[in-house]
Amino acid sequence: MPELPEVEVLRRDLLTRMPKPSRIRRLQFLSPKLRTPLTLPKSLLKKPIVVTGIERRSKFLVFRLEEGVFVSHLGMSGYWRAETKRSEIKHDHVIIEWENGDLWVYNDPRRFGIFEFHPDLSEVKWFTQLGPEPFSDEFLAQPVIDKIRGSQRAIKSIIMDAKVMVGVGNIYASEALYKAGINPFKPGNRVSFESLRRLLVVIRNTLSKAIDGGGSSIRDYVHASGEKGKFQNEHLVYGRSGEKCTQCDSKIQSKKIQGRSTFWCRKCQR
DNA sequence: CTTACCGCCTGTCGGC
DNA sequence: TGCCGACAGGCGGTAA
Repeated sequence: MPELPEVEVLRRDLLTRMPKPSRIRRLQFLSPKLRTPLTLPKSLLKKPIVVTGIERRSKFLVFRLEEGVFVSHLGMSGYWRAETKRSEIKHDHVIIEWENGDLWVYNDPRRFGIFEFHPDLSEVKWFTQLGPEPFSDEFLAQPVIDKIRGSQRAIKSIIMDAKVMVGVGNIYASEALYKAGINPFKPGNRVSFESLRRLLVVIRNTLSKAIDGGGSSIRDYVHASGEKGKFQNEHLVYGRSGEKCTQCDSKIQSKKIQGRSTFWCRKCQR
């Protein structure tokens, strides 16, 4: 469900809600597994778990602990809910019970999400092959451009490939390509250097604006308060097939690229 | 090596 | 009304 902006908005939201002191009294797993098994080492059960921070890598949330980390992912349909009194909702899977009684509940109907403990970040296999973060300096550097220009795949598939860059999912890929004026089907090796340069800046700006707008709530995504994001109202092409392009008279097209719905304007994107 | 497709899951929606 | 297929913010494994 969520792409980088939605995870980042959630991360900031959770950080402001984290009780001080940040000690977990009890951690409950209500299902045997999400995408991967929900298990904890016995050593973790003996004393309160102390959370020292919440970070984001790619579309993953990283809960820093005094000893180790929790690595969490929302998959397609996951959300975190902050509450003071337990409300049982179908598909609740993980409950973090803080020492002050606050509850953080992870709910995920499709169970594509992840909640794992790792003694050390370095051994998290999800992170080993990731490309640069859109807000890092490396994002605009030559290696990213070389990777894109060295591929014959559709440019949309390339920017959604976490080995090339992280954070861009199906919504923001269409949005950024539209704003950059690049046809999503165009092979990476046929996009000009100048266009690519512009595209990278557009991706960064699009993600940044989406964070400012509280992310995009298409169906499932909500903040920890249950509140929806607002950025779906700013979508120029995603979910708008048949509607008029904002810059010309033609209608927004929709077609699949690698099984994912793709939206574009055939006049404005070449 | 690169690339497209499949599977993992549940819920919802549109067509018949 | 109900049934059935298509589809949904992700991601890795696999097979060609």
